[in-house]
Amino acid sequence: MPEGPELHLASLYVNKMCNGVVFTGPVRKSDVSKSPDVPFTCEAYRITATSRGKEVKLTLTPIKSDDPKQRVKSGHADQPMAVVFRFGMSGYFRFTKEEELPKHAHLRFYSKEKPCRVLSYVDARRFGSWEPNGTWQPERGPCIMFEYNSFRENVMSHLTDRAFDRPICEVLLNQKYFNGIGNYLRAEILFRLNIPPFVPARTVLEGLESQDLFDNEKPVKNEITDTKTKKKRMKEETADLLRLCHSVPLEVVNLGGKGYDPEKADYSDFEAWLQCYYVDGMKSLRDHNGRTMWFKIQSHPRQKREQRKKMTMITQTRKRWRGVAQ
DNA sequence: CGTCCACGTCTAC
DNA sequence: TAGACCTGGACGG
Repeated sequence: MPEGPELHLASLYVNKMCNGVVFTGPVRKSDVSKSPDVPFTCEAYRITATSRGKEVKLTLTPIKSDDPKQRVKSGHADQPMAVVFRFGMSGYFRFTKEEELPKHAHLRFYSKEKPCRVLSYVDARRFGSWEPNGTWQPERGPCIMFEYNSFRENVMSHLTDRAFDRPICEVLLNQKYFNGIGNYLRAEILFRLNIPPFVPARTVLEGLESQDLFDNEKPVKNEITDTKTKKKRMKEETADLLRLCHSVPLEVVNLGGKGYDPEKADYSDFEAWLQCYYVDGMKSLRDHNGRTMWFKIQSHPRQKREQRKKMTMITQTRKRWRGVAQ
């Protein structure tokens, strides 16, 4: 399941399925997992989830009883505990009946119902991990989806970092700056802007603004009349790599379903959404870390001229329509 | 049967 | 900057 959108969808899944559910007893780990035991036991607790980039945090919250006879048993938690997960290549959550536990359910939370149900962390390849009493990994940058302004600021204020010497396609996987971007997202984002994947990142990024001047979520305060500024804004609107690092993942979240998960039946919406990654006719190369980079071949100069003609026509049509509107 | 490939980190030479 | 860490699906012989 696992780039930023899938981690966030996982947190939505947990909150939806576990809403109103009371969990009980110890948290149980499979023998084969190398991740640590989760030393949490409680008569009655709830589970909620949040996500940040490529991490999900579960919060286990004991339910306080009003009954004075109900004392907290010795060894039983009375304080909340956070467990932070990374999903590796194959992690996800599932909430099932006990007899329907998925294969590779490596960490399990049991509900108090009879018969009980189980929230499982499932991970066939076991590249994922969890950390009890965990915090967001400090080396990871702000979330591309839900901490957009600080994500943007963090990139633009560190462009002198040697990390940005690398090709843009590799830097997009650097979680210190792009927490939540993974292999399919980098392909889709660069494809949308027609950015050649192996140009140095700094070249692509320098010149962008630290603040997003065209943040769709904020209403425009003063109508811009200056043509130069207007042009600049148009360009930013259509060609800002950092904004697409935010909005393209959100498109996947808004698709619903489970994002990237070829095993599932509802994978088809996601597959239809992909424009480049694994798409017929696209080219792929190994990047310097051995990961497959999907991209579109640069057009020949003649085709480029045709494209430019088309774009000019589109722009002129837009202008004409705007003229009509005003 | 075998080989290759997969949404990602980690740590060790 | 290789590998190591894993399972399993697709596809070839």
